[in-house]
Amino acid sequence: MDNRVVMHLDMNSFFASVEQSYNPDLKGKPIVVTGSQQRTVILTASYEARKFGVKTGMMLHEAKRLCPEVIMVPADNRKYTHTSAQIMKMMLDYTPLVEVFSIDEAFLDVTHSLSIFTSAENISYLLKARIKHQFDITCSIGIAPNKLLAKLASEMMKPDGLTIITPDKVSSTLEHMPIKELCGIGKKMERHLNMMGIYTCGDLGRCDEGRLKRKFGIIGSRLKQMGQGIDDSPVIPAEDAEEVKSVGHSMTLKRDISSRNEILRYLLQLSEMVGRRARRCGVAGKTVHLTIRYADFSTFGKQETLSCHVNQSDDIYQGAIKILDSIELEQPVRLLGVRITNLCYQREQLPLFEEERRKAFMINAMDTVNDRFGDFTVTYGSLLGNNEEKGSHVISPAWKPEGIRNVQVR
DNA sequence: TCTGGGGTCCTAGGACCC
DNA sequence: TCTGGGGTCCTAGGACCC
Repeated sequence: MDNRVVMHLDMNSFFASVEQSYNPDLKGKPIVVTGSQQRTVILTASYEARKFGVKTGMMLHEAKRLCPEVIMVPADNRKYTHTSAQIMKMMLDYTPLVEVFSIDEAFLDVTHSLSIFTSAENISYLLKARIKHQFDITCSIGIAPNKLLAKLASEMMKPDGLTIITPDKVSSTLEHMPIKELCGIGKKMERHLNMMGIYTCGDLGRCDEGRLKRKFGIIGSRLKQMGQGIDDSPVIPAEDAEEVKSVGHSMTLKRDISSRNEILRYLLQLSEMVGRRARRCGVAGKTVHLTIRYADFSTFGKQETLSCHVNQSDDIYQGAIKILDSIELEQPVRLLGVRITNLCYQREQLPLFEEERRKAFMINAMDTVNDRFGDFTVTYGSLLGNNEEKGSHVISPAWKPEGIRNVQVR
């Protein structure tokens, strides 16, 4: 398995780079891309802004303090999805095995492309040049025998890097590498491992497997392998990707609210967003989840499993109401989220009864309009007062170009 | 001007059934 | 007056990724 040659490509400060490429006035300047709402954080900072210490996740005033001349640009989903899709497509020129990992990251298994393109290094230069030429965006590329190491490698030089970890360099590269650099080891895991005296990948790879298993259970042996740079997971192209397991939306409200009626309006809107996406993808969920974040940022969720699968907005909404009514709100609400899970993939079928058929037809027509002209062009009457929220949800940096990937209608 | 949004996977306990 | 045991579904919450 480790005779593979895997590449990981990571677009450098993607959102900011796209904005700079669309608007030359922004080139070479410290810019940050933010959400369109007032209560937002920095989604991406250009490298010019990063020099001042401005980072993703930071609040706007903090960025202003660090870099007074910083330019704020509200996020524009369409630009990023459009650009991303084109770049991902470009990668298919070098191998059919392209796994879209997020809007700005992808894995490529180029093992069987080397006879045509000589080397992975060569493919990297070709891709870098094309992306730079066509979009004026730089990327960092890692080349290694597997995904874990390729991802690690691409992080090692930014921006515009190219890092190659050949099989004979794996152990020397990992020896002093902090464990947190491994994809899958976050803050908490790092802390636990540190308490066991494990700081580097070298430490982790040498650790007694039994000890890791006793502490972490089933993932203990996986951790040891990660420390050794072992990873057999294949690069999975979109057409082989697993079916999506949940569909949800959440939003931080413009201000904290307590009124049940106001909450209901947001829940209807969220249910409509979830339902529409689910219907478009031909999925329906049996379980509805409601997420609530209070003013003090404490967050909890409650779920309810229904007697059948639903994807009509009103059914999702009713589920959310039922959950809401089982909760005693303790504080004003800051964020609301609605999600469906327990999904099944539906084949389109005509409802049996005339009444149902009419309803289905109307919903279908509504979806068509919304798909073409954007969210909430046509929607329920009670949402009309919510216009300030129209189209306000910000795309996540982890967005996948196909939206829900690989929906197979059976 | 306090702190975004969309996901996956794992654990642990309880209900319920055979 | 009895305390097994496996399997599945459900709920809640946490860690992690982008």
